[in-house]
Amino acid sequence: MGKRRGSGRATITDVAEHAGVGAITVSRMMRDPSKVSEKLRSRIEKSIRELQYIPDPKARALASGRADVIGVLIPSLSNIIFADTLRAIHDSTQNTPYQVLIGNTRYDAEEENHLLSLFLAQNPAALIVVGIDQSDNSIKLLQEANIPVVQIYEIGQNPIDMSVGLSHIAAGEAMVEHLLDQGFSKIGYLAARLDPRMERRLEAYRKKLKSLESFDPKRVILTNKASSVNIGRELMRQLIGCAPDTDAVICANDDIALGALFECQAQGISVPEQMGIIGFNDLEMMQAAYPSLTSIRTDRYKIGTLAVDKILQRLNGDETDQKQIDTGFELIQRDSTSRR
Amino acid sequence: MGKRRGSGRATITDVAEHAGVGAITVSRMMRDPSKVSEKLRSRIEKSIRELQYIPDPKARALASGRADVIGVLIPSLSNIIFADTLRAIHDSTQNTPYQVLIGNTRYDAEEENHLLSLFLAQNPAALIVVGIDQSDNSIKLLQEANIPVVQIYEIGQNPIDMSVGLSHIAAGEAMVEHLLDQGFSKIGYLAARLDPRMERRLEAYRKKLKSLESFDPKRVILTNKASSVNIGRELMRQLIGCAPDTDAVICANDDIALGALFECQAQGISVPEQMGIIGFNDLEMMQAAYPSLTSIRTDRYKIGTLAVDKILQRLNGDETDQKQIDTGFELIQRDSTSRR
DNA sequence: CTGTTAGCGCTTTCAA
DNA sequence: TTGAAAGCGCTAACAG
Repeated sequence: MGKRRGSGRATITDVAEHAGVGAITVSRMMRDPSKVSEKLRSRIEKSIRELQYIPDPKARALASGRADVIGVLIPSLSNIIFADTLRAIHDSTQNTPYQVLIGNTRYDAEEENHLLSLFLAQNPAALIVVGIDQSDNSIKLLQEANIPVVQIYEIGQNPIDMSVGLSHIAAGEAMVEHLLDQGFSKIGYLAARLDPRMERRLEAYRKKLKSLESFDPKRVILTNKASSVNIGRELMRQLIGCAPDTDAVICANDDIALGALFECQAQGISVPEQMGIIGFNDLEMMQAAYPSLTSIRTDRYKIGTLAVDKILQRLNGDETDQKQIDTGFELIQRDSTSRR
Repeated sequence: MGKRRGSGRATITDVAEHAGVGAITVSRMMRDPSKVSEKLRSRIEKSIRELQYIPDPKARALASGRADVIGVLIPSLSNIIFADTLRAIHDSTQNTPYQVLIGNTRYDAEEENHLLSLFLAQNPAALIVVGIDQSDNSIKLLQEANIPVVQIYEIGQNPIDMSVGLSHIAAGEAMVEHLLDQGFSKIGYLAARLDPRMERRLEAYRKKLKSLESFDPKRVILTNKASSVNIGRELMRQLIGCAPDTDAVICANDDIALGALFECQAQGISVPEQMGIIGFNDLEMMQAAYPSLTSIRTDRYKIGTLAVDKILQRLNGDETDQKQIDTGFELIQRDSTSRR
């Protein structure tokens, strides 16, 4: 018969004995002090302090059937965009019992599905996933999990549960409109490996220009390589080679926009006089660049904050009024597109 | 007497019954298939598949006393530097049973200590912490935990257990030497909020220049604000104001270096003719910049990979030969400091 | 190679 | 308001 010793750390039973109460009373006291009489409360508090008791979350989770864990599935760990949101999520869970568990899907639907299964095996309290293009399988898992789920960055037709983000179609249109407003007419598009949100912005650009009969496929430069500032330079170089009369470019993100700017500088092309440039995300560097770079500001921190807010609300039993939040976007006009 | 129903998902007992074996056999089979006979193995595998069984890590952790979790404490979630290493850590644990748990210390020793307690309450298999400046309290916790611990990014005198990183003093010296080699002599320093590693690089710069009697405190521009490209511009502007004869700057990181470059461009100061610029980390954009920016390359991905390697080794029982790994650094010379 | 039994640390259920 | 007993899903220990 197996006698096993614990980790050496104080357990709830140790605290209970030390305080001369039942273990369950200590348990109650940890979760809701108001359920324990004043007298016992202070005694237990003292014991906790003296024994340096820290509850074991996995034992709690096992016993209660729910873990104080919020799972977050993001497509990339080294993309500053997601990092901003992760930071918000961490910040917002700071004074809650919830722990954040991060999964890296690498933009791969199968990996997402796999991680989802693993996460669900831990009975997380809620899940946050990026985008609205989960596989059917993932959607099924998410629905059956019966916990709050937030899709972030993007809003669409049929949210699985809740969603917090923006319309990338509208953002794509806004970029084109801004350039047209500023008098640019031969507008190119630079993009590296596309994610669904980039695809939708690109598609909006295509549609818009086609409707104006000024779409020219020569001006769309794509690559399957991962996005980077260097790739931005490369794409700009190609564009200038293929379609030298292009007078402005929409970039899939700010890294590419910065690379485009550098390439223009290297080739002596003046921005915005000879070439307008607009990026997406409005990273901090866009303002610092010389000339400063126009971009679409997306509030990535807020997206994370709101996602957690919604989750906590639901976890507290408040039925949410609003299942979908449009965080919008703002076009920040700077020198790189200011012609008038 | 409490009758409770589980989460609805299949448990190990379900699988055992379905396969007509004992639960423990299923357990063994999951952890080491070679310990189970061929015959039962295939039967169990079938049951697992049919019931879609996924083991519950918290139950396993509770029963075995050790969680398949590697805790990682980093000072910032939105710093690309740490993101690169996190990615490496995630990648390296990909095909292992280990899960990565991230804690954000916000460069705060107390927060680090707090998170450490929380993490340790979960019996992690190993821990990774940043730097070598943990509080006494944290060091004690780390030592008593009796698990593999890796300090990363920096190597120093008394590693708690293992460490993987580089000497920031040597890096600081290398930066100064490079500039001197290139004929720069009035060398400034730009830095935002300092972390211990930046401090050591700055200190190395001070020492070096003092020994050459060419240290001038006017040329050291510091701020407590968080680092950013915009701050880089601001610092450069200040430096030019205070010490206009400065002919080169060492930047605490690449963001600041990029800002410094933009400020020079805005002021019509030619780089490197009138101003040399060197950054730290060698982010991808440094090569793309125009003119391209010299920087110190630190292999942040490798640091993460090696940290996990070391941990896995130890977890597999191999006693490590090497407790400290110097991942070194490489000065990547580019246009921004190339005078000869 | 396989199974039985006890128990990880906590919470639920039920009773006082 | 408090507690005793049972059990969450799994594995260690021991036995066969």
